[in-house]
Amino acid sequence: MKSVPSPFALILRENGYKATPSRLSLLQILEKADSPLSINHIMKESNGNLTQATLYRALESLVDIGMVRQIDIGHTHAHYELETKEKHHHHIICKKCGKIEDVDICEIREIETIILKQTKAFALIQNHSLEFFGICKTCNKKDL
Amino acid sequence: MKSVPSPFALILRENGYKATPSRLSLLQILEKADSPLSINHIMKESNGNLTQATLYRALESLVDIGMVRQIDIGHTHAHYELETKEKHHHHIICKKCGKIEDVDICEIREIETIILKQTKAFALIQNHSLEFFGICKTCNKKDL
DNA sequence: TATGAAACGCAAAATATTTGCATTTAGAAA
DNA sequence: TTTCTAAATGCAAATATTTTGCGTTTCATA
Repeated sequence: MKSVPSPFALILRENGYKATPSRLSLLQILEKADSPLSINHIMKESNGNLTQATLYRALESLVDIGMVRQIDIGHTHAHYELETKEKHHHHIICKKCGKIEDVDICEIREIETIILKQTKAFALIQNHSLEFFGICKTCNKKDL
Repeated sequence: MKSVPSPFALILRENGYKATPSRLSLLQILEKADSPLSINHIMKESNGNLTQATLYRALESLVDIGMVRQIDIGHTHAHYELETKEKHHHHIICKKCGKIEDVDICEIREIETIILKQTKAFALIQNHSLEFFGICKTCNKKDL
């Protein structure tokens, strides 16, 4: 009896990486999440299926092939999110409570074209980060 | 004989912070730099005028009042840059060699307006991060 | 020029990430 | 299926980054 390979497994192999339980488990965790996750959060979520070192290494490979996006939301540690081409988006983060909301508009691709026309030094743009920092309505009320 | 207070000192006091040698020295270092600096780089540049703890605390206060901008260029440590209203800009970073170039266009303010119209949860946007990652022409040639 | 809150220096703690190495495993090939 | 090997893992230790406690010093106000 043969199990059907997951789409994740296929993509990994296409990119020259093995479809290991660690990577698949990590991808599943990110898939379920509705906001970028920290290392700590992923570790807890994994119920012992992931070692710290393995997690860092798995993230490195997934970021490398663009399946996962590393995001800086202003803490001293990174957050990670599944990168799905259909749902490219950015974030708005509350500076007080940390609340995160997705920002679906992204007109950045057009800007990238302009940048490449202007720059003398760069050959191509592969990706970009764009996060907004502000105050959510709840925190804003508390302040008054 | 009274020395003329630097513009930096005035801004600091206006914002309720003391104009200490540490902060002024840090601001001078950032002022001279032509790209975002790491903690290590600032420490070296300071020739012993700054302690690690003091530097971190000084950066915290300067970021707080918007004189300095913290930037994530994809390493595991932050970089810092002077934030001057006249020259708001972003960056493009080469993933291979780390070269950084300024990106002067920024149409993000318009996007912020749209976001605030769309969001139900956020009251205001204070700032944003936007960095582009790609390959510079030098590195691109090496690859062929 | 005296005073108190803020900032500093030092050294240690806490947090985050990376690495070395022996062992295991995915997946290609036989 | 079994064999084989480069890739991946687990563990534990190293390194890197950031924060903190606390006694001392200093800025800025009166």
